[in-house]
Formats: sequence, structure tokens, C-alpha cells
Amino acid sequence: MPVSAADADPPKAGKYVAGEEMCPYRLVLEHVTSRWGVLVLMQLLDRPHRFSELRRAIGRVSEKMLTQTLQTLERDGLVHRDAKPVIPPRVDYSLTDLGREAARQVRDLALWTERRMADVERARKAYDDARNA
Amino acid sequence: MPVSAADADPPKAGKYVAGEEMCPYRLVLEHVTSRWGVLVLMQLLDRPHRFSELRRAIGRVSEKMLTQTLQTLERDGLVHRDAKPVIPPRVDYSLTDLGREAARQVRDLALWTERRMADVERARKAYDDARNA
DNA sequence: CAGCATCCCCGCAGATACTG
DNA sequence: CAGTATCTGCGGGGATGCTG
Repeated sequence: MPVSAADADPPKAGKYVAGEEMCPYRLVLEHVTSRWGVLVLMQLLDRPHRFSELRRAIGRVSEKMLTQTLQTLERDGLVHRDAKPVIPPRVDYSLTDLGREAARQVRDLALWTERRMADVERARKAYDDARNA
Repeated sequence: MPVSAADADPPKAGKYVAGEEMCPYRLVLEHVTSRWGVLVLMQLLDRPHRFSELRRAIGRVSEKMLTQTLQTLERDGLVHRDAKPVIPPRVDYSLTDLGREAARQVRDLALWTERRMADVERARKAYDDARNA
């Protein structure tokens, strides 16, 4: 029974478990381009925000997801968390230098998307019309 | 019973149903920054690819998700699909001008992330160490 | 106010089988 | 080869209640 290198497991799709088996930078990319990551970064690019300010500014984000997003970005060194030991608690979030670089690129991409939106909608209409014909 | 404007539904988090109730451009942003969207765009930035070439080049992507990603990007006018009426079928995918613009930004963001990976990992270590202390 | 713990739902994505 | 169709699971994320 011949055993060749081709017998090695071919790369199957496999279940995607967050952060498993992929180039590490892809993971950071997912953090900054994630649904809430994008909004948090862009909001903080404007100015530092308190937790509840972010919540209101972004709108429609649950506490849980905002917390989770902020923790991820903080761990990646993109967001700085400043918890003041006062009562009631006050926590300010701001961008680090690294975070500002990321945020600017994300913002540029978002702005590009916004600018090109008309082209996209034209393309969609053409696509849909071609299907319904 | 007083009825003020404040009685209007405050923006709750609400279930996220793809593309519902969000600025339309955010949706395109999600398409191009999606897990497979990023990889497809970057791969096509190099050169046009056939379906199976993309599948192999990206690796670990299921047929279904690749098809779905390509259809979404095609509908948005970012990817051009060229199906040759031959047997066996041959379909080539390439970037439109619009898609190339998007792809370049996505690639730049990916490259930035790659370059800054060392900083991110340092930050993560610091964060984790501070927790375990 | 900021955040954690818990529960639970449903939609994304992988597996599989089939077609032009 | 390049897809479609159908089933299934499991984990992302919302809701709710509680704490420092």
C-alpha cells in the first residue's frame, strides 16, 4: 500500500472557531472590521468617549457587545481604557497611537464605500433586473 | 396622560437581521470586510481566477461560502463574472474598476495589520499579564 | 454608571447529495 | 467544473437580572 505525501489531509473547509487556524493578523483584521469594531473606532477617532456615550452615539448596540468589542480592541492595544476610581464609576475610552492608525484606515474605507454607494446601487439594480428578466 | 416625543421607541439593540435598519453603505462595508470577501478581493487583485483556482488559493473555504461571497460581490458591482458557454463549464472572476478600488483599500488595511502585528502581540501579552497578576 | 453572569434563540456556515 | 438544494449544529449576540 503506497503512502504518498498526497495522503496528507487536504485542506477541508472545517468549522470556523474564532481565531483558530488562521494567520494571526487576519484575526486583528476581523476585530477592526467587525460590525461594532468599525463603529467604535470611527467614533473614538472623533474624540474620547465614556462607555455610555459610546453606547448612545452608536445606538442599537447591546451593552454586552460594546463591552466585548472594547475589551478586544483594548487587548489588541488599539483602545486605551481609563477607569477613574470614583463613585459613580467613570470610564473613558480613547484610541492609542496604534488604534488611531487603524481607525483612519477603517474610516477611509467607510468613506470610500459611502462615496461609491451610488455605483453599487446601480450595479445591484442591473444585477437584479437581469435576474428577473 | 401626557404624551411627549420622549415616548417614542428609544433605539434598542434589536436583533440584527442582515442589512436591516442600517445605513446602506455599512452593508457594503460588511461585504468587503467579511471573512471570505477580504480573501477573495485580495486574491483577485493579483489576477483573475477561475472558481476552482480561487477555492484552492484561499483554501479552507467551502464551495457554498465561496459561491455566496462571489455572488454578493458581483451584485455589488465589485466582481465581474465571465461564464464561458463551454463543456466543461469555465467561469472566470475578475475585479471591476470599482472592485479594484475596494480591494486596494482592503489590502492596505491587511498589510498594515500585518506590519503592526508585533505591536499587537506585545499589547496582548501586557494585557494578559496584567490580568493574571 | 459600568460591567458580569446567565439564558436562549435563530441564522451563518459546513456537510452532503444532486444537476447542467 | 461550477454550481444548486437541503439539512443541521453551534455559537454570535440580544434580553434580562444582579453587583461594586
